[in-house]
Amino acid sequence: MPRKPYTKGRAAQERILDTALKTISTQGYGSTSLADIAREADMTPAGLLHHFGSKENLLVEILRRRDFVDTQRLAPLGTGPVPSSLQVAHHNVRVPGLIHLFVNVEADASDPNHPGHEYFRSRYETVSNRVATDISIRQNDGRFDPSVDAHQVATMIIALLDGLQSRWAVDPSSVNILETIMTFWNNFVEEKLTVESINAYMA
Amino acid sequence: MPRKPYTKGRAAQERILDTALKTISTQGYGSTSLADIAREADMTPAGLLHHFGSKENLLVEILRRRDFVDTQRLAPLGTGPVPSSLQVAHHNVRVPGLIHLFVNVEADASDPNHPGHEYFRSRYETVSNRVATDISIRQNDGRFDPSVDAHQVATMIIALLDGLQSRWAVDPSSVNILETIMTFWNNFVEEKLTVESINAYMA
DNA sequence: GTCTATAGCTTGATAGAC
DNA sequence: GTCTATCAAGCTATAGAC
Repeated sequence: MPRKPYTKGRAAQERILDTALKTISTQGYGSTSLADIAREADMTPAGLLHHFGSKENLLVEILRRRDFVDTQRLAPLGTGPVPSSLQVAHHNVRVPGLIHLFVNVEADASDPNHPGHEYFRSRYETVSNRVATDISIRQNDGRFDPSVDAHQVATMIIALLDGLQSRWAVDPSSVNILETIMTFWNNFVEEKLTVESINAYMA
Repeated sequence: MPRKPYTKGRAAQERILDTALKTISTQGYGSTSLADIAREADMTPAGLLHHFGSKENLLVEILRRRDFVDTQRLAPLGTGPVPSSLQVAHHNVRVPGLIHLFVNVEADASDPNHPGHEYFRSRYETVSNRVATDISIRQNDGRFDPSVDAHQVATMIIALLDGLQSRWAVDPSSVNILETIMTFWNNFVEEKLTVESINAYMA
């Protein structure tokens, strides 16, 4: 069962997604047109649209793929000293343009007609469940304050990360994303994390 | 010292800002063009631009004015059972379209060239200081856990509110903004809040 | 000071050829 | 699968009327 054309198509699309993120990182989100991305990818605007249908959809696909790759990278839930939420935070600030892209597309996706609307809706649910599960396992092992509701805390961590990223996008110097979430997390555990311990673990 | 023309100009601008927010609430943020707002305000697009210079700036002005009015409404810092942050949260969810507008403009304002960039930068600082002061006063009065850093907690509350609003904009049914922040707040105080007590206080 | 009319320019999107 | 050509829509700047 040969699927050469499919594979070729996928490879082309991934190449385009990488190029697009890189272009946005360089030029900034608001200043990057479809034509700019196309030029960087050695194509015409119409060529891009053949693959992704619309610019909005292209941007959503960048985030979707990112999510997929990142999820693969995560340590198994409930293991290790660093929770999944902090692993993600640690990683996001190291990919230029990613947070800007995320914040902007998320805002646009509040429109029910936006191609990313459903994606973000289910993403919140998925991520929330992942963090809550991470916490639950630790609670059962006696490594996390058992008196709190895991889903409540998960909702807070997600919102915290999201809100910190919005602020960071406007003024990176005004807030330390990793440290703030870490401080929050440390309220519930005995094995206190430090920025150094996280960096060492993630290296 | 007569300033009739000035007053007249201000009144016209405030009328336009109200109309704009109402139009965005009805049509949705992404689907509202400058021409739409102008039509609702019985003007031409160029008429609007005479007052506000650009569409982006018009939207920022809506938020700026909202901030001003809301700040007037707040109880003095450190007084009453309900902190300023929860008063704001309580109010925001009751103004249709406001959160959608805020989330979208905030995302756009991450571009340093956006007319709202400086506004959001200083807004984070101002609001953060306000919340931190609110907490500090309560700490001195023995009504708030003295072992935590007021600025750290303030940063968390701001980010929490911001992140919850982003999620709420996409899927209002997936999260309860007021309740989540309240639960967070209750971790630090003896006089526990309930949704009912907040509603009663805000009535 | 307030607003209109007009025109220009950018952008995302489409149709159809190769 | 990619291109050329073209379209429609949106924001903005200018000039000038009231």
